[in-house]
Amino acid sequence: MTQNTPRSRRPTIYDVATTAGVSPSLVSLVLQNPSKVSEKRRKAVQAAMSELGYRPSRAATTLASSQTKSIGLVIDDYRNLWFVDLLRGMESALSPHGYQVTLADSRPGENRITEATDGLLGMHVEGLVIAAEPSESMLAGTWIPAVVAGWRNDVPAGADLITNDDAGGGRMAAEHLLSLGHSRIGHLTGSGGAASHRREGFRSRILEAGVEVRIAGESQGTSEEDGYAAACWLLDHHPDTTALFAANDTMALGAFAAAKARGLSVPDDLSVIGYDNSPLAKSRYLDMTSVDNRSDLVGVDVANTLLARIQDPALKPRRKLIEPALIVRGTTARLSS
Amino acid sequence: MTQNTPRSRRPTIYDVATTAGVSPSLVSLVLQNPSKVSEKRRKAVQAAMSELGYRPSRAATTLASSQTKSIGLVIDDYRNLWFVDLLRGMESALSPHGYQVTLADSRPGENRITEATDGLLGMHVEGLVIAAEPSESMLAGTWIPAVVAGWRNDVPAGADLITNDDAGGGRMAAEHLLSLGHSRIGHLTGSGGAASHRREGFRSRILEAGVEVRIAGESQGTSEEDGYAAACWLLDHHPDTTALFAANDTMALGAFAAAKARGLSVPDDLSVIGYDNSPLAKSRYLDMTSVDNRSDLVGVDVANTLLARIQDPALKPRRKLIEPALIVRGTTARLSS
DNA sequence: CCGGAAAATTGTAGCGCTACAAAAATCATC
DNA sequence: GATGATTTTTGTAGCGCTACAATTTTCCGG
Repeated sequence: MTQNTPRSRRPTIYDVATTAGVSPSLVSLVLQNPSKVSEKRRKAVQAAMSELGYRPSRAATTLASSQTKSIGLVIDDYRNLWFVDLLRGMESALSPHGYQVTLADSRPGENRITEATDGLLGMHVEGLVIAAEPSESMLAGTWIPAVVAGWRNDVPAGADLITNDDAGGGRMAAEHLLSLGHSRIGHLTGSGGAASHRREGFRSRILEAGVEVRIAGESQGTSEEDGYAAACWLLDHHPDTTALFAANDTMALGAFAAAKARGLSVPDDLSVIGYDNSPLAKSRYLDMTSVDNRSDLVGVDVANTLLARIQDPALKPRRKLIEPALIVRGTTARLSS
Repeated sequence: MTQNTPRSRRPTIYDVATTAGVSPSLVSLVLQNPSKVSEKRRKAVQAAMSELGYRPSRAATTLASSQTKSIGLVIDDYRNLWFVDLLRGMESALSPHGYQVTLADSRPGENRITEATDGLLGMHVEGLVIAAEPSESMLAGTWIPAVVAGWRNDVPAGADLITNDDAGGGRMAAEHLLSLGHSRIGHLTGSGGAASHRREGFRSRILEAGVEVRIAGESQGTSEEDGYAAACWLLDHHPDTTALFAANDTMALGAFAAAKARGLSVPDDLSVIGYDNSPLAKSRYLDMTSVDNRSDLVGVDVANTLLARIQDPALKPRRKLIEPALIVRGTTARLSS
């Protein structure tokens, strides 16, 4: 591959103007709104641009137009993989509008979220997507379009909230198990915000069906161990249970372990449904029925909402739920006996 | 939370200078090298900055200094989760130096990698980290410090290569199984680059031990199905096999399925070791012995290498392997019989 | 208390681009 | 062909910051 000789200086808009025989302003116009320029000049300018390998300097554009065309994404924690889908969704909606996404993570513990946000604000991002627990002070002293993604306790004033409909997903899971003929259904929950929404959705559908509500782990965490403990409790106190809904896929794994320890086979003796449609659930070996958050759709919606708010910051804050999707796989089955 | 009234105009360096009673140049100096400013003025300037809530404009800084303080990361595919660790490692090494990371993904298929790279080059990133298959033309016409992360077929001229020592990891896996007393060891491999390195490492250690080399799946993929098929072949052709090394955790899952189908229990009848130390392996239910790539360390090294190359672009291209780590869990056991 | 070196501070001139008003070219109409 | 309305093109003046030379202040030894 030929790499051109390291040019001493990148070509600027002036170089393009000179070789195309027009004024710099005209070149700038071509960049922003080609249709306003006569075809003859446009062609000449474009030819000059590709001849010189010209790339507009984002910094200069930003400075001159005071539009950064970039939005910031603040995340809690890289290990929480849902942000990957969120990011993908955001990018797909944002890039057609010429926006770039810049990532900043706020490692929990310290007051890193303000720090992360500060960095983004220094770049003069036009909007902020907060996929982390917002702090009181993070937006102090600025008035920037912001949207919060995911369930959070506090939403800064004026910010939108786009989130997964966890309650709806809980209903879906219950609905699925009921439709398979189950009526002795347990739920493994946890103390988190998302878990409690899933729980309430589940509970409401179960009550509608006039079936006994069996819930375990309400004050525990949502790890695999917690799932195991909750499943053990449920299976021991209600040995007739035929189906289990876990608040996430990891907890479902704990349920598998509990079932195995009791000689119950999944899905013949016990149906198990998870939540998140994580790689765990997708694996052929585990082949787990799960509820998919559609975080990618959240990303798209977050992006569109933010775009709207950037255009009109006075917009009334919006709250929107994204409908999850049930992915039926091999760990749930019609009640046999 | 109080949000200050939306200030009509962000404070600039002039505002700070005025309220601190100094010249703009002095403020700029404080920003870059506080030690060169007398304590009295420094204090005054810093007070003015926080009073006004001043944040330097990155665009202006960039334009004036022609240093963007940002580096670009090109990735193949968001679904390939290893980039998350890479990113985390990079950020931890880069942020102390004031660098920001901007992400661009090149969805495979189309010529998107050039496109993604172009966007980054337009931002005038100071360096590029390529965690994707480099294309011939991607760096055409520029001469930018670049480092390639991960195994690739081609490395652009002048770029460094930092990657996981997959061969070393393969040796490690073999070593582990041998040390447990196994001597009839099978390997589930695939056609990919990483897989072939892991295979060669495995093979060399096995040959050293003077044990029969049993490899399956050389021309297949590396999915769970592929793992299943390869494991079936191996277990059927060499029924005395007591240990299996899978080229990744997903394939190991396939191996579990194959073992289960044959009534073999893991690890009592069959030890299985995976690769990647993915969430799959970490799960308590699966509790899989696996080799961890230490992609976070790759990220740190990538960042440092890039930093060095930015400082001195004439540096001789470097190739470095990062040592993986063996994580022993519950799917490997000492040979019993 | 002065001269000269060192340290601290400041003014000036851009970085590469866009906004916008002004000028030039083109067009339509009488 | 002249007139006014349109469309196209172009100068000019920054955007907010930094580099660097020039200037001012401070510090010392004599």
